[in-house]
Amino acid sequence: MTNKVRTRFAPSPTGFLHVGGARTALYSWAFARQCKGTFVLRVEDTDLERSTQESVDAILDSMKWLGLDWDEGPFFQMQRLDRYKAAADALIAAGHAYPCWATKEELDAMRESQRAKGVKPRYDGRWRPERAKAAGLVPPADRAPVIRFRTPDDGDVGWDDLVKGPILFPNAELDDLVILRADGVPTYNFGVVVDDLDMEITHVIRGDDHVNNTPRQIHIFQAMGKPLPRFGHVPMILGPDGERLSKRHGAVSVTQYRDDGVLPEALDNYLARLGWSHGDAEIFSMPQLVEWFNFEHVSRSAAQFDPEKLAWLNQHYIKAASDERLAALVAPQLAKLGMAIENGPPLAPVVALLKDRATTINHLAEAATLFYGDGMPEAGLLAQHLTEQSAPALRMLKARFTEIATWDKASLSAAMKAVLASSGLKMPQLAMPLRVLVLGRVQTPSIDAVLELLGRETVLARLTRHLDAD
RNA sequence: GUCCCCUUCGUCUAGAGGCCUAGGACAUCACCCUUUCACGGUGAGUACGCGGGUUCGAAUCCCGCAGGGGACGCCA
Repeated sequence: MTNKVRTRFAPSPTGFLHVGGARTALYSWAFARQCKGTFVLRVEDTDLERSTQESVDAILDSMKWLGLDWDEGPFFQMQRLDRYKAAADALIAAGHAYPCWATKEELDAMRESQRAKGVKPRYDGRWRPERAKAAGLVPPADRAPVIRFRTPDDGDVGWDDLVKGPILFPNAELDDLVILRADGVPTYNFGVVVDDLDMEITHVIRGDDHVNNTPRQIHIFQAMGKPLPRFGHVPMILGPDGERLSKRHGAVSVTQYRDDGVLPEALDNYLARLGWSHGDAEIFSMPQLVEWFNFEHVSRSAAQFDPEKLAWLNQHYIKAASDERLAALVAPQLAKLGMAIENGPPLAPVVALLKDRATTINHLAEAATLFYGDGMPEAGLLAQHLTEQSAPALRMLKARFTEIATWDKASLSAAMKAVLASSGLKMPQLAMPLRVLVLGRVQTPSIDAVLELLGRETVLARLTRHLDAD
């Protein structure tokens, strides 16, 4: 089948996958899936200084965790140097590129003086063959040149952006960019074009910050005599304060959210909805995203990341998750908190009881410690609740608990109501001290449900240790 | 400085000339439910950056302005 849609995600492995990149990947992926096309993963590792294997691993892990599966790759640019060399040679042969021996110092000085004059800093084309010749420049024999692309001097470049609509640049704004370094490693703008061509990418979906690179890339596509892919530039994600996302904002990486106890479907849903919409739909699955996604509804402006809304979505997905799945996620967290699950009730019913009030898996684990600690109240709290008024009622209650035939919620509730009737107390006057004696705290889920899970033996033992009069 | 892009409630957005006295969601507040904390339910407040046009009619089209962002690297 021809004209098949092929999209790609092309991160550079210089750090973790951050939420902005993840969202771009998500859109690119969703579009490919919707079109029954191909989603390619390419690692742009030409920045030798900053690229690391850890980053590659982290990015791949994050994508898998988010459910963004790729059909081809990962390809690595550093393994394709021959291709870039060949492509550059072809451009030189066709007169679209030329060697340049300008030194770093020379270029810095040039830019500085341009800035001083208030003009846009740009390479002046001094090594363009005809100008170098006219100026009598001689190529130094002791070092290799970089290769520069010869940008057209006049006219405009433009394209119809999938999300932003028509964009036009005057060529006069552009300069002759370096496409190949002296060591043969391609620069970003060149590697991208050669790869997108070789990988037959039909839709280039990428961050907003690349709009300015697109005219340069279009020139290279054209110089190579190839048709253009479609371009779609999705805006960036800003921190909650409206500033560009940085470490200072706390969680910015996908792995960080995972470690903080966010469910992948919640992050997918949040990211998809941040900067894209489908009517009033707020909660939707990946299959729905694949079905509904379109570029017309991708926002054209940057969006602020809202942790509160993510928390709300996460809570929703936690409530929807099965108890078994949650138990499996909570178990390691509990262990980290020093809790031994063997010493308490099974985890599944525990998370079932607690999941309505948790916004993250980590919070859920913290809440679950209720069942695995010793439940010992602080002296002050105990004194406040074990009073002359409550003590007799608690003793009556303990006696009734001892006699319960079937240890379940209904029986426990019945026992408490019987004590209320004979003591004249109101429910909170009994339930709060009971919580303190058995659990060491005043805030717990419904007390009868908690006691049922805790088990008769534990409950009676904990009551006994405070009601020593017996 | 130059170029490019953007601009609806605090936040994410719906809105493609009359359906808009601008809808939804998060957050906020109030009330209800209630055995505490939550969950849940009901309700409230809050927005078309500014100025000019075009039109019978503009959040929607045009032009300015302002503000914000991005880019200007042998980083991607």
